[in-house]
Amino acid sequence: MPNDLDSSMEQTILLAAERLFLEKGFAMTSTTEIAKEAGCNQALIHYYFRTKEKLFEAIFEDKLKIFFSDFVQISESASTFEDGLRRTIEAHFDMIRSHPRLPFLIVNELSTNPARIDSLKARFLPIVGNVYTRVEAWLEDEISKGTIRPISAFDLMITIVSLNASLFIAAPILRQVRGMSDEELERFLDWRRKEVVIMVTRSLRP
Amino acid sequence: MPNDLDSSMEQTILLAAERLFLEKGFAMTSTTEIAKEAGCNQALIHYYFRTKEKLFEAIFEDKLKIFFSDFVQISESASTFEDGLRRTIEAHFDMIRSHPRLPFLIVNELSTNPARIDSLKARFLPIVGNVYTRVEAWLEDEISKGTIRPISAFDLMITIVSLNASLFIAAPILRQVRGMSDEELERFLDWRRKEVVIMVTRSLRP
DNA sequence: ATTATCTATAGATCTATAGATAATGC
DNA sequence: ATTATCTATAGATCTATAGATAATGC
Repeated sequence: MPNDLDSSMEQTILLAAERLFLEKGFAMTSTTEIAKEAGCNQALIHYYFRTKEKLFEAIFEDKLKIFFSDFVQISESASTFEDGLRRTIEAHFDMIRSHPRLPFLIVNELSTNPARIDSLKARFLPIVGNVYTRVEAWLEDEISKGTIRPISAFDLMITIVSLNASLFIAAPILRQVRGMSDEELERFLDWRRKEVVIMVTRSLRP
Repeated sequence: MPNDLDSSMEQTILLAAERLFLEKGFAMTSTTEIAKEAGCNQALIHYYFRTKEKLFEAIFEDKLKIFFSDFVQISESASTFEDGLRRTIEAHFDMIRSHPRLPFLIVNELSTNPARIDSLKARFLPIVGNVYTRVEAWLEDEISKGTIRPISAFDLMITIVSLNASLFIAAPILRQVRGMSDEELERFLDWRRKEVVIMVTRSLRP
């Protein structure tokens, strides 16, 4: 079969693999399944990516890049601290919302395969470190002005990521337990988006 | 080999399986590996538990029971609301701390195998529902007294579980990224235990 | 006799590779 | 000619079962 315009088979395989890895994780997804999803035979996957591991890494790194790069967009252009905080939390929330299975994938793969952490550390620490120091400076400034209580950048970031990420990790479970429809789930997510902002903002008041 | 006093082979298999399932999840653990860990041959696992799935379920349900039963111990005996809230959060935190891989296991297995959610729903909804209504009554009382701002029991519980659980899910990653020693990690957990209480308490002020 | 444990193996994957065939770009 | 795709299969698991042997409780 010829190259289908811009969507080559290689790309189709990547997309199929992405969908399946995000849904079920690395171990539970077979190359046979990916091939079926992509509409080719199983050997072709190895032709393009050599091993299942390499295919996974290509996707995983790409997704992690998205995860972190979006996080960098902190609104330092904000008028007040609370406005900047709100926009930071909302930007992070929205980023996860557009990749709702990403937190699950990250947690799952870094937990079951700790060896991956080290290889990613080198690549991503500079990016995360940059965000970190910017948040730190931002907070120190506000703390010295007395706008907020003393808190470390590390604590604040852990709190925001925890609240946002675990919501999406738990969403499918909550949805099924409470018998929500798709729209009800969306409304619930909208609600939590506001609630997290309120909570974090209040928790920082002096 | 005879029954080793009270520690039968069946029990040894359960413990070995528990350790491995918690460490690597269902899919990444083989019965061969469990047998090696337990010090028996692989067939014996099926003699006792018939299938890998049934072995897993035995452990999973047991662990979930621990997770929820410990959560019920809410300190309604507390003098003030803030004291009760603090003790509730700390009890939940300590419960996870004594089973640090449990959040990962729950998230991992309910995410990769959504069919399990339904079977567990029936069994655990009564327990969770009970906690829920008690928290609800407790909050309503305080809200009407004006001690705290209006908030739903659902939101508060999601917040507490999110902050506590995701800390332990992320702990191995944070540890490795920041190059913490065991003691440093413990001190960090102690710190977060206090920080979560502070944050949630402040976020509820009227 | 019954129960626990072992050896051996069937049958079902699953990953990866070798080698054949079809399509594409000169 | 080169690149993409396919068929076929090796080799390594892995789960589950059958059937033999050892231990235990009467």
